[in-house]
Amino acid sequence: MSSSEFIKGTLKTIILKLLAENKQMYGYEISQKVEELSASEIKLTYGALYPVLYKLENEGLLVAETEVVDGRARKYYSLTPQGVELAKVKVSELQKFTETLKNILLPAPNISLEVWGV
Amino acid sequence: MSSSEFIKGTLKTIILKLLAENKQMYGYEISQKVEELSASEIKLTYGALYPVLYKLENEGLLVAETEVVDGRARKYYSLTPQGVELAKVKVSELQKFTETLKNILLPAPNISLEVWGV
DNA sequence: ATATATATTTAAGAAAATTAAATATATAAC
DNA sequence: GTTATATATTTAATTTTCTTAAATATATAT
Repeated sequence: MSSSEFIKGTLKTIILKLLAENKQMYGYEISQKVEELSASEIKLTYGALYPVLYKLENEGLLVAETEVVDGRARKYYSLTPQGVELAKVKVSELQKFTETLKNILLPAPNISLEVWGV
Repeated sequence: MSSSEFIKGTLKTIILKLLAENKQMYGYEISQKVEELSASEIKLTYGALYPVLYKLENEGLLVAETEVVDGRARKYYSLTPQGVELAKVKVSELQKFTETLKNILLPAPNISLEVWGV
C-alpha cells in the first residue's frame, strides 16, 4: 500500500474531518474510507495512519474504545470536544490552502501579446 | 519565517511549476514569488527551499548558473528537458490531488432526514 | 553607525511518512 | 484440510522532509 506523496502534512486533518462527520471510526475503516473517497488515489499506509491516531489520542483530541466484533478486536475512535474544535479549524485551514495551491498551479497567463498590442 | 504545515509534499511541485512558467529564477526570488502568489499564506523557509533546489539539480531536473548582480551572487535555476516533463506530470498530479482533497473536505451531506422521510 | 533588504549556505534536530514485518481471526475457494 | 484473501492492529528501522537557527556577505536607506 502506497499513498500519494502529497498526503504529507494533510493526513492529520483528513482523519479529524472523517471523525467529525462519522462520530465513530476504527483505523482500518478510516483507511478504506479515504481510499473510497479518493477513488483509490489515496491509500493510507498503516505505518502512517495508526501513529497519527495514537498521537491524537495522547493529545486529548480523540478517545479510543476497544470492541470485539466477529472475534476480532477493533478500536473505535471518536473526537473529544477539543478534537471537534480542532477539526473545524484544520479543515478550514486546509480548504484555504487548497485554494491557494490552485492559484499557484493555475496556467500562467501569457499577457505579453496583449501588452505589446500584438 | 514559517510555512504552512500543509506545504509538506508539495514544495517540489511548486518549485517545478514556478520554474516552468518563469524559465529562470533564483532561490530568493522563488520564495518571494510563493509568498506573493499565496497572499503571504505560504512562506518558504530557506532551510527547506535551497536543499530542494540542490536535490533537483543533482537529479538532473534543474541547471544552475551563477551571476553577480549588484555585487551580490545569484544562482539562477532553469529546468532541463527532463525537468520540463516532470513539471507537467507533477502539476497535473497535484491538481488532481487538490480536487480529491476538496471532495474529502466537503461538508458531509446529512441525508438521514431524507432517508427517513422526515 | 545602524537597520533593513537582499542572497546563499548549511548544520542539528524534530517531525512525519515509508517500508516491512509480526500477530491474529474469519471466510471463501479448492 | 490447507491455501488465499480480507479484516484489523501494532511497531521497529529507516528515510525523507521540514524547522530552526546561525554564518556569511553586500547594498541601500536612515
